[in-house]
Amino acid sequence: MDLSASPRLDAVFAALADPTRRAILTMLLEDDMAVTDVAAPFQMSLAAISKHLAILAEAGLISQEKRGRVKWCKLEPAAMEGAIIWIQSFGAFEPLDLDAFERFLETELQAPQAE
Amino acid sequence: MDLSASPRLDAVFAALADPTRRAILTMLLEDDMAVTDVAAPFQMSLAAISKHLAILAEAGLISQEKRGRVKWCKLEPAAMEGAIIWIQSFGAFEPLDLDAFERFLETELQAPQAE
DNA sequence: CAAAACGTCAACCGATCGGTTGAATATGAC
DNA sequence: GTCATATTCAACCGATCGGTTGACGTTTTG
Repeated sequence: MDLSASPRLDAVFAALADPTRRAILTMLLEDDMAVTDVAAPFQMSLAAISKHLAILAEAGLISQEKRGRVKWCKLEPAAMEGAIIWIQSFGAFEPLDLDAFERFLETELQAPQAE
Repeated sequence: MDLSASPRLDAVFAALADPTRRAILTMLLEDDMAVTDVAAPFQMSLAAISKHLAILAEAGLISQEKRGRVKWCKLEPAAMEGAIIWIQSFGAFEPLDLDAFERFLETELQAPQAE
């Protein structure tokens, strides 16, 4: 069973490899958004954001529904399941869930739990 | 906290986006391997595999140690922590992890901050 | 109706990707 | 020392990526 050769995983991981696209997904965590509103915080053109959204949609990470002249973007977190299951098969994540999360907060997020 | 703009995550997700590299990681789950042995099952050149290994090493997903003329490749699953935590922040993955996260919050973060 | 807003399309650009080949560099074996 | 083994390097290739710009179709608004 060659789980490695999965175009689905290719697309999801590739989509997640770009910081702009990850930022978009984080924004959509709050609420559904129109394409123009997604683009607003970024310094790049609307067309560029439109392409990023197309890549996210192709990977299944978002869905897009057009109502009137506005195209609404909706997060589809279920598309990440395959990716997370694949990663978790590497195992090193039951023992450490807590510790890892703590370390991650400290190093990457500078968590204010400086004791 | 713009966790989205993380070169570390860029590298890890990009490394995982290629099926050859995912297959290599799966192989290394079994045991450490020499570069030549990693390359054996693939139809591409040794140099191509060497490049893939360099990308995996750059992302921190493997380490490489040269002993004699043989370079040994070792899986480093801890490098996936950031990626898995990022994905899990999207929530739709209760099965095994939200429990751990909740325990973490209860036992470690005895709610010193009012929020 | 005309004008503005929403979003995509098409063409282009430089950079990077995934692969090749052939030469080069160590190291180990005879 | 010589030869084979293990691995990388360097140059090249076509394809894809992330971005731009300008034109274009739709829908809404005035």
